[in-house]
Amino acid sequence: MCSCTYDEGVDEPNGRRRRATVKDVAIEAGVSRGTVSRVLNGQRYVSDEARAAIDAAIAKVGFIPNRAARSLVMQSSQAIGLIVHEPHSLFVEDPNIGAILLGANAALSDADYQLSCLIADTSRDIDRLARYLSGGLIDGVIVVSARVGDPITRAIDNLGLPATFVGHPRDIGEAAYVAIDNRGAAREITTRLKATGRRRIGMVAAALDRDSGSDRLAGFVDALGADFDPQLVQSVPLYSYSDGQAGMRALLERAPDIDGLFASSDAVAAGALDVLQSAGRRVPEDVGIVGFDDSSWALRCEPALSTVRQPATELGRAAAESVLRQLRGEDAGTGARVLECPVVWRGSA
Amino acid sequence: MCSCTYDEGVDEPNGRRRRATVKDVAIEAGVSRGTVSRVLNGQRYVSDEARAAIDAAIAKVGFIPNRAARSLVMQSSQAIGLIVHEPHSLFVEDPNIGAILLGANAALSDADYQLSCLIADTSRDIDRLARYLSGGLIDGVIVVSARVGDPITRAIDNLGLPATFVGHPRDIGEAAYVAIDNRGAAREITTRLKATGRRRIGMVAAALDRDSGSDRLAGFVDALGADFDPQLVQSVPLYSYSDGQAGMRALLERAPDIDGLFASSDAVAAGALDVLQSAGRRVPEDVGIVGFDDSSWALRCEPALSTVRQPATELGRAAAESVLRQLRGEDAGTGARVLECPVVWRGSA
DNA sequence: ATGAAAGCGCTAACAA
DNA sequence: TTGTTAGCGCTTTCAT
Repeated sequence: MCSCTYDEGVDEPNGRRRRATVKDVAIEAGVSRGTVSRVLNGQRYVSDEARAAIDAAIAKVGFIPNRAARSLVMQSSQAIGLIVHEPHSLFVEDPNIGAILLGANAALSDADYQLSCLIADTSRDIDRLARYLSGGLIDGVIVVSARVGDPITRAIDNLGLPATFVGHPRDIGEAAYVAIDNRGAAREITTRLKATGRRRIGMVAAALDRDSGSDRLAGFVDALGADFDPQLVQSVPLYSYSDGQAGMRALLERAPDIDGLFASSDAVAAGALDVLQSAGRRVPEDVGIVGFDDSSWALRCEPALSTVRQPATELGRAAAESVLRQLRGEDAGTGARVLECPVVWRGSA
Repeated sequence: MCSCTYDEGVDEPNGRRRRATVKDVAIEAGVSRGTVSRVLNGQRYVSDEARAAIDAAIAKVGFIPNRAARSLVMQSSQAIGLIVHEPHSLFVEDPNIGAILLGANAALSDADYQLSCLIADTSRDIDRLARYLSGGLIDGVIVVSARVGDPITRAIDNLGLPATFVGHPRDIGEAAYVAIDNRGAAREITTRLKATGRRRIGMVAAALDRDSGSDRLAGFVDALGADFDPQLVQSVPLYSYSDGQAGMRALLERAPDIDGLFASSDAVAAGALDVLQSAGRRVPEDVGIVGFDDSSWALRCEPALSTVRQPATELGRAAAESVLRQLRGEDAGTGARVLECPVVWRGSA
């Protein structure tokens, strides 16, 4: 039966209604609070009669356990936080975050944990978040898109809260994380782009303040080896469509002879593609272009983008499992897990 | 000072470290727990010396209040839930949800409330969610994208939890909500499309199980009046790109002479547009097409979509303010607020 | 202005 | 198997 069908409350001497407590249930069932608690927690050593009487009483008075009280005494809340630290705009655009959330939720749901997604937007948020996390209402956290030097990281570390990061900022120390091999994947797709015969391959490199961004650049450099020309790299702040446009414009100005492009994300690639086509370049004939994410942007481009598929749902699931393991004490919170991400080749290069 | 810089804990006789409590602070400062509590809550009637000693003690032992304990005694948690009830895929694609989240977070942040985003994906989630909500860890909720007959709605109603809906499912009774005038906006943009001289205007109508979906259809019917032809409406389940494609294909088959289209969302419009162009129709010359949302899809289309701008951030903000008002008892929880949404006209019609 | 003490609703250790 | 009791960490009368 769904808990939402209960009637609520208990009559007070003064005529008002009040939320039922274990005590009300105990009185109604004619047993002690201890016995009620045992039934609630499914423990042994409860007679069938007592159990039946208590179940009936619970339904009758519409008892719903108070989790704050339970958290207080148990020192745990059966809730896991997922912290998203993103500047305004990006949260709306980033196609991966939603999938990570869903993956994490699925895994936690199986373990009967509640996922609570917490967003850190301003510095004020960060401070409040730190207080919130330390309050005992959250047993552990998954941290998405942290930067190096992120105050959230410090706060979590200070609190000693079980945590798993999605991605791998350099300064999380021994903390557990799940990630994709950004560098390897970038290297692979750049190599593949090179193999289509391009001679002047550039990159619009977004989010270099994040491990994902800098690793993708590193992989790009790896792949090009001696052919690498720093003039052909344009850095932009965000993984966004408009930053892709801006980056491509700058690159085109500096190196009109460019014939290949690796963009840090599909959104960036889409922006670059539009600029390229407006400038009269044919894709893939004149310029080959590849992205990263395999998000809905990739399929909407004309031609569709060759890109790298990120297993975002799996990332969320793995992160949740990692936190759960830490909670069960099966894991010191220092594991790393790196997921595969295949290249998917389409028409843009 | 940021609370995350505190050292943590207090030494135990047995050599272990333990989280500091008010009692530790009281002992360290040489006062009683009551006085500490007064300082914590910024109450009057505390001497300057006591206050100074307590502040020092708090810093020294690294005290962080336990919110579970505070919630228990205060019967409130300073946290608001935002419930997203979406099937898998859509959460990832819907451009509005992220903006609503950000808007709500901003408003709650100003009031020093923590936003906790809770996602309901499976029926199991819903049940767990109902238990979670009833636990006293959440003071109120914002409900996004509920459907008619949604079990979440029932659960909230049973719990008597302060709630505000984003959107207006028919069966939320007197509950507070904030919404846009879907019907009016749909009527307006359809009228405008009609004014471009189209004779055979169709609609790909998504999500008719939601108030937003059915209202947009109603507005479309309003605008067409006697010209309305049910043959020109194709219903699809979701506000998605692929459903837009499917809907357009069906429509094209049934009515090859179609020369105008209203799509329930920009994503749907984008799908329809691609199908139309693949079928050799020119837009806007042969077929004029308009969408809804003014999301990033709209600008990426070629030509860019004429559409209706949804004030998603404002919606989130207004919903948060409504819940906050209920919490302060300034509002019985029955208010409605309808936000304007302007038509933005671009090249697709 | 401050301290003492009584709970908030729950669980768990100890008796019986 | 069950009842009793002592807290979990905090706020809040009620005295002083």
